[in-house]
Amino acid sequence: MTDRILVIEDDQRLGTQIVEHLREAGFETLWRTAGELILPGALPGFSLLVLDLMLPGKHGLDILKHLRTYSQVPVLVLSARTSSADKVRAFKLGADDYLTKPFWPEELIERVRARLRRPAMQRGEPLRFGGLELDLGARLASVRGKPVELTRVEFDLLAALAQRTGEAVTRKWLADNVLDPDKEGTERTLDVHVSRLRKKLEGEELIETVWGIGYRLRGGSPR
Amino acid sequence: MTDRILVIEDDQRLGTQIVEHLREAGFETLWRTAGELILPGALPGFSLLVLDLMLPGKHGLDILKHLRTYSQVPVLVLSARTSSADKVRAFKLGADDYLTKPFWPEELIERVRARLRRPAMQRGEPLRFGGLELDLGARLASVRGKPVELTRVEFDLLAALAQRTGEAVTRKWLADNVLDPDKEGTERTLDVHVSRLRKKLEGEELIETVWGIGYRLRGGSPR
DNA sequence: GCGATCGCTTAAGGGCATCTTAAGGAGGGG
DNA sequence: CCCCTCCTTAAGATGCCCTTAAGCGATCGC
Repeated sequence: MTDRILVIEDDQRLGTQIVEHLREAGFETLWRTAGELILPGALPGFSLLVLDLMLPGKHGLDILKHLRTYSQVPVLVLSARTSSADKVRAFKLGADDYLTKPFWPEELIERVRARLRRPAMQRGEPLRFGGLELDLGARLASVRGKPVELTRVEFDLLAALAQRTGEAVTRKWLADNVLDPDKEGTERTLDVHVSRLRKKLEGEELIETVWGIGYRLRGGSPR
Repeated sequence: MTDRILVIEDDQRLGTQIVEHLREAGFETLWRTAGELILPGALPGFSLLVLDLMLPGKHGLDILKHLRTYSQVPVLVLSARTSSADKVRAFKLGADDYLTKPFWPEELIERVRARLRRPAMQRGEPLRFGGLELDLGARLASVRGKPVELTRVEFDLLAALAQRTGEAVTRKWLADNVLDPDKEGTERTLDVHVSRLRKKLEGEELIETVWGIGYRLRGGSPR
């Protein structure tokens, strides 16, 4: 199972660069530009967080501090501040590593790898949506505590929606990314999988139809 | 339980300083000036190794490389070399962190702390999964107390799954990491090993098939 | 309200991933 | 040089589940 990494970086250029390198290195990467997007419900599923503290100063550290009240996810801090005091402050707030800008992408990758090499923390926390629990690493799902057997496509489909909670995902995107992209007539196939998925998640009306667009997963709840 | 830290540093001034700060921070510290002193028998008992690569160049990296053949102890590397290539090389050889000289002792302390915050790793204790007991160090396995003879590949395969308990591990990853990575048609080979492994672990249905993905070891002691 | 479009459900068929068994061959120890 | 262990390869059997098709139901534009 590939590790999922969340990158919080408001600089477009740097963000693009980081994400590109991480993907090249084989990591599944999600890039957000605002620290506010680190919500309790959004973090589960990620193995590591790359957090740029930005320049405004305290802002980034506040995010980190708050984050540590509800999550133990490993955090690699990026910052332009090179002073010892700044680093110490970040570490004391729970940072796992601290990299000063500018840096070489190769070093970032290796530091991420070094952090993930340790098996104990490798697994992201399971995602939760109402009565649904989704463990991306184990590829296991359960509804209200009861395990639910999902096929490969069913799981991938659910995971794809789960990673873009509240967002309407187009049929085309799902067909291209979850199903075999080579196939043509995958439109109807998708219906079938969604149908079966809904039946298996009986009782939980999580997958909403967005008419003429695709589907949307009802928002996750912060455990 | 205070953590014990081994420091390899040949510079007297710097060594004194490091040890002083570590002790001040509450760590039990042992200081050696020669890397040769990192013997397989000496390492157990230490939670972390601070390793100065010194200037002579390759010497320190060789120590690290050799070390990794028999120990998984976390290693924080100190070095005067600041280039990206040097850092990447160290990480690839298994370093967990890399600090360039000169540095502030506070940062070293915090990096050591950040590293030790994470759950203590396997300290030689055997892993347990249901009736299976797996000693990675001794390469011994037993089922319900009875020793089971595993071949090299079988043990590595089981160990690979065990170190990622509960996680769905892809066939490709297993083929690349457990079997000879150069080979091409290793897909079928994997089946055979899994099959034999299951037979030897008779009674314990530990290795689950994740259809279309790979395999998963049923969780015994998760995270 | 009506037709057209889009989505849902059920059922059936077959492709293909996986399992098992058997035999070939490489490497190490005696 | 022979034997033994064990990794690999091959081939056939098994059955999972992806896809396709077809009819019904829902929704939208007018």
